[in-house]
Amino acid sequence: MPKRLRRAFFRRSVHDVAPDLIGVTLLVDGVGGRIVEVEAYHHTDPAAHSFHGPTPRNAVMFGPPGYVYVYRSYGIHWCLNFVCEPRGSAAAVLIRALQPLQGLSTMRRRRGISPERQLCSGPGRLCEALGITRAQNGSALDAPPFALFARAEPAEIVAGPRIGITKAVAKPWRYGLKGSRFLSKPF
DNA sequence: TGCCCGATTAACT
DNA sequence: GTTAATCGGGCAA
Repeated sequence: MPKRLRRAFFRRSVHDVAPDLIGVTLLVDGVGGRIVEVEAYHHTDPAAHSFHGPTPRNAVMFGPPGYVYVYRSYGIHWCLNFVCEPRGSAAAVLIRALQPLQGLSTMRRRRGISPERQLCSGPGRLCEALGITRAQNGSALDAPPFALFARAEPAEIVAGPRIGITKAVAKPWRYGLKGSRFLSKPF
C-alpha cells in the first residue's frame, strides 16, 4: 500500500507542492483517482482569490496548510483546493482533473454520464463526481473522508499557462501528467 | 446599493 | 464557436 500523505507535505512552497501532487491518489469516502492536473495560486498572484485579502469565502486559504478550500464557481459548480505553505501565505493548489480509479459506479451516478474520460476531467466535474460541496470546506486532508496516497512511481510532468483566468495569464503554474487522456484540456 | 465579472460546464448553432 | 445558468466579491457611486 502506498504511503499516506501527511499535512507536512503541504507546508512548502505551493510551486513545489503543485507538481508533486501529480500522480498522487485522492479518495473521498473511497471514491476518486489519480491526480493528473493541478494549478498553483498564491496571495501575491493577481489571479488568486486571496490576492485582495481575507473574506468569508477564502478564509480557509489564510489558515494552516493541509486543509481543503472549496469555493463556488460561476454560481453553479464547486472547485477543490489544497491549502499550502505556512499559515498566512494564502496559497493553494486547485485540483483540476483526476484519472478515475475507485468508485466508478458512484461517480457515474453522481455525474449522470458514463464515459470514464469525462467523469473527473475538470475542476467542477471532479467535485460533482466526488461529492464535494461547501460542506467539505475547511476539512483536513489527512482525515476521513479524505485520503491521499503518494505516487508509487515517478511521474513525467508538464507545465503550462493556467486555464480560465484573465490576470497573470502567462504564469506557467498549471501542471499535468504528460500524455494523460484525463486532462481537462491538452497542454 | 448596483453593476460587472469570474480558477466552469453543457447544450446549443 | 457561442451562450445560458447563477451567485459572491470587488469596486464605483
